[in-house]
Order: sequence, then structure tokens, then C-alpha cells
Amino acid sequence: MTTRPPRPRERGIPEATVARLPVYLRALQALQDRGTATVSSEALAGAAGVNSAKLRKDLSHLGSYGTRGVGYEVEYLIYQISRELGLTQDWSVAIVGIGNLGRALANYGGFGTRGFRIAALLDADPEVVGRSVASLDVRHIDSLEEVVRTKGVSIGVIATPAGSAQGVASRFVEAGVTSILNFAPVVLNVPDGVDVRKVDLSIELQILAFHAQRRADGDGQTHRSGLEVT
Amino acid sequence: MTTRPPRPRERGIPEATVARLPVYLRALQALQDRGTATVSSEALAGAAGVNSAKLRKDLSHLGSYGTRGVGYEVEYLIYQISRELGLTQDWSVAIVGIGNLGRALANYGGFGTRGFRIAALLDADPEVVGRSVASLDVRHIDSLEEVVRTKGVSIGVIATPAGSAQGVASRFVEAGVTSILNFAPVVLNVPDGVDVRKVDLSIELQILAFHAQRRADGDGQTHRSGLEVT
DNA sequence: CCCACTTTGTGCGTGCTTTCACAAGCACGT
DNA sequence: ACGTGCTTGTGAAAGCACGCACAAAGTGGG
Repeated sequence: MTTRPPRPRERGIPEATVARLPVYLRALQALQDRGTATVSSEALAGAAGVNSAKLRKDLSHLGSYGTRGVGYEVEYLIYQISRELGLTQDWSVAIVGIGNLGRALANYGGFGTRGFRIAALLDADPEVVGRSVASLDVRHIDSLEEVVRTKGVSIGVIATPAGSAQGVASRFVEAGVTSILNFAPVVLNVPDGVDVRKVDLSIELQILAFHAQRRADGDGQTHRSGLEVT
Repeated sequence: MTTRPPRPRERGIPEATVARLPVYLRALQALQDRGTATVSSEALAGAAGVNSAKLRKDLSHLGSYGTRGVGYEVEYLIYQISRELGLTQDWSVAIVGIGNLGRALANYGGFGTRGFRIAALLDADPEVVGRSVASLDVRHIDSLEEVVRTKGVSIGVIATPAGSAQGVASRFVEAGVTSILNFAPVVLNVPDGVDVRKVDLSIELQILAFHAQRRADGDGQTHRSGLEVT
């Protein structure tokens, strides 16, 4: 554990920064589509909805890719962020649970920024298995392990009902998948080394309700100015 | 400061805590369904996937609802958290954009924990308008203002393509909606006092990719133990 | 060649979050 | 009535994250 010869590499990008990089990336791509070649931190921050100092600090974690007095070259920055996020390689994704949500995900054109390829759609319902969704045949959940192996799936997406989610997660893990995106409203139990992210509609609604109630409560003159406007 | 007559009230619950309350709530409801009457912070924290000290501190912001040596009474705690989150009143929700995602949301049974009522589904596509989804008629987007007014909509959900999202958001705001849940991959621009939350599939995938790449990079023996296992 | 102007990169203070560790409190058995 | 054992609630410490404000660095005009 001594050598790190060709690597003045950045050690550990803060989690909060990582979460914002995709937002910057999207804003940059919009700028590129509009033909913009160069952008200042101020302008990009505006487009991404963040403070410009924060943006500069975030970018500084990747390296010094700006030019003082000028700004950032859009194309170059897109490349650097993409590389940092690992989007220069292809990620193979399997989606389990082809209900409305699964279909919505399967059809999510281009899958945001490219880099993600849907390798397989799986479901347990015989009614759904065999159908074609987004130009892919829905396969039976029993072939999960085989699909992961043959298609080199590295990211598993769970869009099943809550009751089936843990089982699917365990099978993913068992099959060697170490990145899971979970849409089911349950806390998944996975071993260390497996990365689970959760997307949960009802939690978001409840947070909104909390703030709405708070606004309604204190309504009189104590209006609250600084609301999160992500 | 001697008096605190009718208000041992909590002032300002930390945002991080608010974001976790729905998770606790769900875990508690699962316990209740299983017939559990009482739970310790340790056990509940386990079910919610957090540290028990964190859980206790979170709950302490609501008040002292536990009994030392025993734990928390499940039913009572459910009530307290629900009240704090504003789930004891009904929230009227309108969903705009009835594609696959919109349909998935509309069918999201019970809408997590009750408290949320889908008041209307709206879309711009004449092909979709008039159809019945989840026992509701899809109405044309032009009636947004009327629907908000007559149905008392307080939360707007945007499930449209990126291009239409800002327009819809502005109309919501104009109509008086101050809570918005946005599924479209764009940064919404709204005035102060409007609360926007964002749910973004491709951002989550990119974050997963980042961590996966990082694991692959440093793979040798420098394995990283402390991964987020939300 | 130098000066005025612009914009990046970052040191620093501030406030929020998490975690530890323990005193205070309650139940129950004797 | 009292001691034992368990669990809560919280002070204090450490770690992150944010945003200000400014020095450093580059551009372009005269």
C-alpha cells in the first residue's frame, strides 16, 4: 500500500458534490445544445439552481478546469464530469417489476445522459412475461441470475411491490450486483459493500406536506422566506 | 425565560430529521401490522436502517414520547409523527402528465400512508384526455386553474416531459399551489415561498455509477467498508 | 508593456448533522 | 421499600457543508 505513482488524483469527492454533478452535467448539455462554447460559474450556477461559489468549489474537487477571466469550456467540462461520474463506460441495467413504473423506467428515453443500457426486463407475473416493452422482451424473474451473468448487469433496478423487493435485492446481491436502485417503499437489507439508493414518492409527498402545514400554521405574519427551491 | 405555559412546542425540526420521519412512520406501521405494541429505539432504528442515537435525537425533536426502560408505544408514536408531518389532514394532489409515470403514480395504491387524495389527472395529449386512469377521468391541462380552485389542490405533481415542466410549474404557482413534486429532469424556476422537491431517476443512476466506478478503481485491497446502505 | 477588468480557486467563519457516552428515569422482582 | 437492569433523552465533540470575500490569474485595450 505505498504506490500511487501516476496518480495525483483527487481523493474523495464529497457526497454532496457527487449528488450535484449530474445536475451540472445536464445544464451543460443544454448549453451545448444551444451552441454555447464557454460558460461562467455564475451562469452555470444559475442554470443549475445553485450558488456560484458552491459550484466553483464542487468543480474544484475534480481539478482546475476553468480559465480565470473567461470561465469553463462547456465541452471539456462535460467530458470531465462524465468521466468522473463513470459515464464514459457503459453500465448494464436490469429492471425488475414491469408494472406502470417499470414501463415508465424502460421507456425513459436515452436513459438520461447516455452511459446506461437496459440489458433486461424481468417480472414474475406470467401475464407480463413474454410481452415486449421498449423493444425488449420481458423475461421471467427466474432467469435473473442468468441474465446478470450473461449480460454483465452491474446495476439492478427494483420496481416491484414492497413485498417482493427484499427478495429481489437478495438475489441481485447473490448474483454479484453491487449497485441497486430501489423504488419499492421498504428499507432493503444488504451486506456491506453493496450500494443501495432509494427513490420514494410517498416520502417526498410527506416532506412537502410537512412544509405546507408549517407554512399554514405560522401563517399570520411570520411568513418564512427561505424555502428550499431546489 | 421562566414561562412556557401552553407551549412546550418544538421550534423548527431540522430538515434532516423531517426527511427521516416518513421512514420511521413506515417502519412503525409495519410493526403495528405485525401486532407489536411497543418498540425500543434500537429495534426501530434497525427497521428504519439508521443509527439508534440518531433516531432518539430525531424523535426528541417532537417531544418526549418514550418511556425509559421500555421504549416507545407504537400506536402513539405513529399518531405523533403523522400529526407532525401533517398527515392528519387531507392533502389534495393533482398529477400532470399521464404517461407511464403518471399512471404509475395514479395507481400508487393508498398513496403511501393515507392523507393524500388524488384530486385530478391532467394531460395535454387529446389521445389521453378523457380516458379513465385509476378510476379518474383524465382532464385537459387547460382546466388546471379551475381544478386547483374547485378541488382545493395544494400539491402539484409534474410528470411531464422536460420541455413542458416549467410551464406547468408556473401555472401551478399562478393558481396558488405552493408545493410541487417534480419528476421532470429540469431545474424549475419558482418564486420564493414555493416548495419544490425533485425526483430524478437519471441522477440516482449516475450517483450509483460514480460509486461503482470508484469501487472498481480502487479495487485491489483498498476496499471501502463504509458504504451508504440507505 | 502596462493597466483595468473579469472570473476562477480557496481560506475561513458559521451553522447543521452525526455520533458517542452517560446521567436520569422507569419497571419489576424481591 | 429498595436495588437491579434496561432504555430514553441529551450534552459535548467531531465532521461536513455552505457561502463570503478576496487573492491569484488570465484577457484585452491602449
